[in-house]
Amino acid sequence: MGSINLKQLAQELNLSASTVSRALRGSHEISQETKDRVKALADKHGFQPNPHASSLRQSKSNTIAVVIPEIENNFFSQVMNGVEDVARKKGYHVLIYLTHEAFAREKDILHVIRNGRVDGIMISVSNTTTDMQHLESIYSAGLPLVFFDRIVESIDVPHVSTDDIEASYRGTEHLISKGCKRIAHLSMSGLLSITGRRRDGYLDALKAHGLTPAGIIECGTDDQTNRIKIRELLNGADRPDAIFAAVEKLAINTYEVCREIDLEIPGKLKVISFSNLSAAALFNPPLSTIVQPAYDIGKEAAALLFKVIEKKTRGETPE
Amino acid sequence: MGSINLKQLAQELNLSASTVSRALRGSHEISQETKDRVKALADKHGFQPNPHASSLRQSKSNTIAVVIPEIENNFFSQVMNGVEDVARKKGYHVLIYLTHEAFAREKDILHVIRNGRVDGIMISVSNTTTDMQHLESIYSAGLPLVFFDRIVESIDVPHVSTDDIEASYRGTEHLISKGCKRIAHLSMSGLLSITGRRRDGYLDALKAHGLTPAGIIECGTDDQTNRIKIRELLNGADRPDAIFAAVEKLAINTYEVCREIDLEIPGKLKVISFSNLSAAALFNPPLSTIVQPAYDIGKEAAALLFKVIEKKTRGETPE
DNA sequence: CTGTTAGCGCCTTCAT
DNA sequence: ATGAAGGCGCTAACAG
Repeated sequence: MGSINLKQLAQELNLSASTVSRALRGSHEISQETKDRVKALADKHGFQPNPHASSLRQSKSNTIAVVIPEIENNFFSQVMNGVEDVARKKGYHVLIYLTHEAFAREKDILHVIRNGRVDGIMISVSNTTTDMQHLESIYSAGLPLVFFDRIVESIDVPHVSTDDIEASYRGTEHLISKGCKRIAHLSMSGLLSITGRRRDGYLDALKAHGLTPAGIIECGTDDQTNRIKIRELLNGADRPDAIFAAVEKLAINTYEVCREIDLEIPGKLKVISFSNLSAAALFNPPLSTIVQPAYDIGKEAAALLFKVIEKKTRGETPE
Repeated sequence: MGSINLKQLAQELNLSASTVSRALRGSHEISQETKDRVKALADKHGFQPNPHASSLRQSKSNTIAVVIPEIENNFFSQVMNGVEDVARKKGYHVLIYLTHEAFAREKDILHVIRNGRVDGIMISVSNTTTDMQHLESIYSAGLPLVFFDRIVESIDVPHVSTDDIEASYRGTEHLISKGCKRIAHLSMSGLLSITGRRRDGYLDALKAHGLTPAGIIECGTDDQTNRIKIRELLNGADRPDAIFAAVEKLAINTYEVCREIDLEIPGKLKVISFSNLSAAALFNPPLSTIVQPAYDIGKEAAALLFKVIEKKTRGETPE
């Protein structure tokens, strides 16, 4: 009972399969009466056309892929939320892939979704990605691609990102305005442009106020290691009086270390961070955050992707 | 260049399509030499069989769906993480669908993924779901289904959940052991068994210690409304001295209200909650949490689903 | 407005 | 160990 198909439906109605197919998709060249009859019976059977057959025939999957480093992170989960909303409205399905910041995994994923499984890809690149071949290959295959947040500047595809330099500049200036003089920066490892941009904003702000960096620490995915590095920084001579963290988890690592070594925030150390943690205000003390409009970024990136998909579907000889 | 297919590959090799197909999937009846030749050329072209064609042919999508209320919630994002790990190892793809706790949306989603798009479904039911017809219909269509966390007891499918009664009991007892006498409970709205079970654990603990409920407040999805209800509770006569929140967001709402009405936690009010927020320890004051092993729940539920899928693929006449 | 025919790309008999 | 043929379910092109 689960699976009736178009042909059977057509037989039951004494119609041809094509008429039924057209009727279900609301074609203009089918009489209203027939449409109604068809839809009634289809509903009764809970009929849905087999998606693989129809994708095969149309070379269209009605599916997009979202490739992100991790999902256990408010920024990315809010993005997903935005993407899903837009996709749903478009009648699209969303495949989710997590790279865990691993280049090899990212490559695998992109390889596996190349062949028609999806109509387009949204990606926020892993921070261990150095070689962009896998992305260029998607691009040159003509598969719609959109970057968000962690973009690759060398590849000319649409992208959505916030002005990280500006945001970092302001975040750093906020610390300066509170009287901080020795401001350190905790940055993501890797060569992503976003990492550089956040650092640049920080450096620009320092320079503009005649200050010099009190340390720039490259952190990675492992909390343990990060905490060790942060502890060294905070236990060293000339302890910073402020920290500007490029990503949420580094701010959390900082809080943890401060609790451990009993360093008072914000008395002895002020902390600001990029973060989309809604509960940041409930921290002890409240964490100052640079919040990105993640939900909107997701929506916008998805909308952008659909624009590319639709353009491609309409025109363009891809040869 | 993006899309070469099996037939072209075969031509280029002077082999038949079937041989190539078999070679690529490592069939035993193909000579090693041929396999090597085929794989070499396939790699060179970055060839991947068209998934729609092969899904159509095999009636197998190599895809599962995860249907959850929301993703912006550490519990569910950790679950997703576990699911994705298991799926990836199995070579499966993961479709994500968000219900936003809306019954109509849940129904739509399940309807849309019924017809072969996925080989199985994992779901944590929305709290506005009352009628289970849409789930029963999936079940009786023979589409593998697994519940996790928010299960439906009336439908006999595998599920993964923690012992909510026990956990609630202990959480409540924790408050009692701190000397609390007037403990209120913030619960999710709806008729989900999990809601009842968390309440029951709370009630059991009170009874065991000769206490009576200081209020059971049904909360919903809207933060604003929740805060109003909580404020009323905390401003009323006979203010509770503790709150046991059934879900994370209600604990956060409670903290927000306390900050607003300047009620000191934990001095005047103790709070404990189900929560997977890793930063809960950094709250002011630290939030006592009942943490569920969300990542493992995801892994386990996925493993369970694959078990059902594999069993179905092997045997069973589904008529 | 409706029907007939053909084929999307793959995999699976059934031959050889 | 390999090839030929057919069909999964659908939709698009071409009648009529």
